[in-house]
Amino acid sequence: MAALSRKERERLRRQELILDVAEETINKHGFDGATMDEVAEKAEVAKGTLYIHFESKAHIYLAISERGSRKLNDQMAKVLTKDLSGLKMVENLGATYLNFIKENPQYYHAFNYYEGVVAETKSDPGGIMMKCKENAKEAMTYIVRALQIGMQDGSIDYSYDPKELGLIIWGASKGIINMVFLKQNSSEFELLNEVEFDLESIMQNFIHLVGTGLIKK
Amino acid sequence: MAALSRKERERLRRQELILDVAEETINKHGFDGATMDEVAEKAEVAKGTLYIHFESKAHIYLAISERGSRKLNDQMAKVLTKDLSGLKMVENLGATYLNFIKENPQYYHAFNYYEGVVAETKSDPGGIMMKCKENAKEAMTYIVRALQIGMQDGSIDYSYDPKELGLIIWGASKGIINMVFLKQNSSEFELLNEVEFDLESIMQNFIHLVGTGLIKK
DNA sequence: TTCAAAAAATGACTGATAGTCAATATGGCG
DNA sequence: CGCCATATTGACTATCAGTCATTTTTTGAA
Repeated sequence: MAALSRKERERLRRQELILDVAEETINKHGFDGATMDEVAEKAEVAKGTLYIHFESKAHIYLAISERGSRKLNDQMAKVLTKDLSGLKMVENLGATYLNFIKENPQYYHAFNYYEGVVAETKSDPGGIMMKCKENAKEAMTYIVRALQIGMQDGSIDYSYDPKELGLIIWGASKGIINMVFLKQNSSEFELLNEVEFDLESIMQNFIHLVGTGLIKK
Repeated sequence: MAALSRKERERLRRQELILDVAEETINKHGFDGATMDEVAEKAEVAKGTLYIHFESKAHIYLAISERGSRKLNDQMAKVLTKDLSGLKMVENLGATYLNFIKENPQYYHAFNYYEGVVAETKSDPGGIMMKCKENAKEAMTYIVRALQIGMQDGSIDYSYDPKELGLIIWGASKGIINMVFLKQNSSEFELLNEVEFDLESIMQNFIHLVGTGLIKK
């Protein structure tokens, strides 16, 4: 890949700076509560400069989602290089996602924002929506590959279609994690108020459930 | 329950009318694209009247979410009265949810909106947030009750904690459905572009998966 | 080194829209 | 019938995303 000119590097550096500041501001105030005036002030640029580098406020948030999904994918890729059974790989990928959003709740929210707007977005200046889609696709590819490895090494039932199973496992994991996040981040939102749930143990039970099944033995 | 005065009935009727119009407008344009000016015009009231009946635009959307979750709960309650095994009840509840959001995509979006704001909402004028929470709790109660029935009639493994299992089943179902909705409603968002997924068959596979397990027999 | 063109940056300004409020209209009760 | 409470109105305000004419900076050729 040809080296970028100094000017191009400067431009990208400026964009990363703006994203850093925007990420902090949105993490602190929420997307609606964060203003472009505040982002500009903290980035020490004029507000018009934000629009030189990004199409819109929404575009900035999608760029944040993209960088989060890229970081997540990097961590998921590492799991695939480990010497593990397919089943263990799938478990590890789930744990990787869980740890990632625990450590980076700002990306969790940005992912949700992306999912909320992706269906209704018609145009895609700068291709940021396309990059987000590619990152989502790549994450799914890691899941499917781990399932295929498991089907080959005998740790996973190969009567399932790996792609469909991948969608089920990935979707189910995200749904459960989302539900527990709702519970934890809403002091009054006690779905089942007698028992304190730990997400780790819930995911363990989910893994156990899909591993061995629900029907009584 | 004491009969409401005619004035009180009139007030509630006016509120339902506004919600009907707001629901249509938001369904057509999305939450951000729908304006209070348009809602007022279509409801044939002045804009100030909307704020007599509702705290804010967000409050209206939460009221829409509440009415959707109330309708869903009514349908879920009916499942619990059927003469079915616990396992079949759980399957039926899942199918009920799936059919409900297929027929009422506007409520699907309203539920997502509610989930997105519930964690950061501090005050709750009119108690609409509380009502939404109660409805969510009630839905969970139906799931847990069906699981308990299944554990009693032998159709479900009783080594699981029914409340935790309820969270897993409900969260997983919503996550999978969400993922398939993303796929279907985004013409370019082809997660796995070779295979066309049908949500019905995916849910069937999910049910089969949690029923019999993933580990190779 | 200078100059012209391109690129980047600026921040006052515009437009859109949620939400407000003083004035008016309507309803209910004594 | 009159007074008070309640409901309604729609012009107006406040906020904030996004724009744009102008200025500054950077780049490259002569």
